[in-house]
Amino acid sequence: MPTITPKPGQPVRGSKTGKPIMALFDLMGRSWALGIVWQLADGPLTFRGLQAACEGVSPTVLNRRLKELRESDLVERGDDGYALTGWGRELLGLLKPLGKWSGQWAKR
Amino acid sequence: MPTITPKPGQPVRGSKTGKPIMALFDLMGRSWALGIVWQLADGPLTFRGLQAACEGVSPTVLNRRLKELRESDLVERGDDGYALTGWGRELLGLLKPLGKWSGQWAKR
DNA sequence: CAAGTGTGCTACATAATAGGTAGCGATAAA
DNA sequence: TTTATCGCTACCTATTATGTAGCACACTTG
Repeated sequence: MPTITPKPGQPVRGSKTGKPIMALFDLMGRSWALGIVWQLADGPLTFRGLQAACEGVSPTVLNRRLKELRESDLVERGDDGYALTGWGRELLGLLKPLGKWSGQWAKR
Repeated sequence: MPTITPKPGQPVRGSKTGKPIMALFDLMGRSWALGIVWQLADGPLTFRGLQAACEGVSPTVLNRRLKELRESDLVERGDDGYALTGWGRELLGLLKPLGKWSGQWAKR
């Protein structure tokens, strides 16, 4: 199971250029990656708590995503479970406007 | 090939709640979806032009993504090829800060 | 007209990823 | 000792992505 975590500066699943934005898109363009970051907005969650928050995503996938997100320094594991790192919170800040916008878009 | 385009208000691949943000994350959390929107930033591209811009993504995938993005009113087809719609440009505007941020993140 | 070129795709086969279920080993409380 | 929760791992199946080939159409070019 060679699950590769996309890293800026080297080729990855979709991108051979290694451009940071492409590595980011590759990393976040996987099932539940965006959702996990989103669900951690209000503070740390345990593995099973996060699983519940993500509508019962399978532990297999959840664990894969968490591994990738940890290798990418977006998520870390603390005493209270999984939490966003500084980088993760920055990213979340950039994603938040999407929440509002998606509400408008949904009404189209 | 029952490829389902996630729509707000109804359950989709990852999300059973139908929350707009989850439908959006599902739609954009597929390979090359983010990249396609990104590459259309500077104007319309032909199918093959877009394929080249996305580092040779297979026509199979490109066509699936375009179909989904068109059904979601983010991309449309005009005389000059594929282009972002008004919604698409709005979304791109929200994504743009990620470009700058990813550069910083890459240096970590 | 014929031949070549570019375009938007579709078909098909294979590889990679996601999803679902069962359950293990550890920890802690009753 | 039982019971319960937690963080996972194993295993299998279903879905999605990737890669290559090539068709049908339109448009030049000679």
